[in-house]
Amino acid sequence: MLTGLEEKILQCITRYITQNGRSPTLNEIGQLLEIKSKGTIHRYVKSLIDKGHLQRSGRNWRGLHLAGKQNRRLTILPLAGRIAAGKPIEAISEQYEINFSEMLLGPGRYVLEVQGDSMIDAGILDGDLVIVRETQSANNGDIVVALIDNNEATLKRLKKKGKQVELIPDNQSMIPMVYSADRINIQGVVVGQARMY
Amino acid sequence: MLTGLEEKILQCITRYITQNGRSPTLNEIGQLLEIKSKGTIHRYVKSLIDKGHLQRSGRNWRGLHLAGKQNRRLTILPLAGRIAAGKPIEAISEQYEINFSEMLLGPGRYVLEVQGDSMIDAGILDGDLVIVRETQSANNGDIVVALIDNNEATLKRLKKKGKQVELIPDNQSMIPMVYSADRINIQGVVVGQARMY
DNA sequence: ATTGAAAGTTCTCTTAAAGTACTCTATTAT
DNA sequence: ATAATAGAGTACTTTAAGAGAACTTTCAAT
Repeated sequence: MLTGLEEKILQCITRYITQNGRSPTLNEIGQLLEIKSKGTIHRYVKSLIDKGHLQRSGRNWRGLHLAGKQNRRLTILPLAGRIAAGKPIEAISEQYEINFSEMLLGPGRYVLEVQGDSMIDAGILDGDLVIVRETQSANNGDIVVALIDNNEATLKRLKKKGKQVELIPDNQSMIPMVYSADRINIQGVVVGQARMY
Repeated sequence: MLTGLEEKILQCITRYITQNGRSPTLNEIGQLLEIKSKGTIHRYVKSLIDKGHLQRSGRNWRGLHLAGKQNRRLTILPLAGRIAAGKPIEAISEQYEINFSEMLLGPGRYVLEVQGDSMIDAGILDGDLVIVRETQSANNGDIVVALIDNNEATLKRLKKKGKQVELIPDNQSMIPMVYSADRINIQGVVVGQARMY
């Protein structure tokens, strides 16, 4: 059972880590909570460690991390809720979080900037970034980076048809292209898409 | 656990290698980070090697390269080039990188899951995630999280018109809604959008 | 092969900041 | 009254970071 201050400090640290990617110093915690004495902070940080909510890695500065449940990684952001784009509904304040590292980390990930509109119906616009996982194999329906005749790369939705391969643009005004399977090399599949404003 | 300088040096080396295709010298790192003593640089490069983030091939000059430990804060991915979604063009192999932490980190960031299709023309689909930066002020044209009458939240494009505020859906089949400015509270602006497959 | 400049390595010295361990005090609930 | 909670503050230890000197190794021009 945590006391009021312990609770506040733990929340403060959690928040700091998710926002800044590293743990705060005692003084920084003190500033955020408007407590002047780092001795006081230390006492409660220590009791949080004793109670198993925090861990300190060695004697490093900023070496605190959350223990137990989930040690959140840096690519985690709070998921505040769902928001209607259709008609207005309330933005819930759920306590969930969303982990971007699944998308971003992992072997053979790289990013491509998309040019053109051929995937516009899939919500991939000109200038968007797609995160690609390198692989030779892909399934029907995947959005893939395909190499045609070993010299042209394109981003399309994949459909295998026996010895033929269909590359389908997600754009009503464009038509699918069909190639014999040996002309197409899959370079990777799209595992994510991102856009920055 | 990396210290601040270790982190900076590792980032610096990563960036240098992706841009120049070879590793920097200690002095070059020092110049980039404005540190005068190569002894200091060396100390931290060595500790990065000890911690497994870097490797040195033999005793060659510029012999550093990145090693394993992909589970470190890797919000940076290589930008492999541009790919045409329209008509096939070659995927360039530029050496560049894209930093997601700009979008993901920073004060007051949170994520909303989008429901509905009202922003579909902006490439924000049902189920997509939007990264929101908390703020009360927004500019015309920004996509904002707006609170209507303090009880309904919605995601729309903003247009201020004197004492009125127009919330514009990016969907041809929907019409803008106009409110008096005092009924609308801006909660944040969309700084990014992401989708995972 | 020699040689000098650039790169890397190993030290020591210094300072600022962070963490730790206390003591003393005030408030509050049982 | 007593114990738990919360805060200020002081003294001390440890770590991070930087400067720089002295040395060895690598590389390329001669």
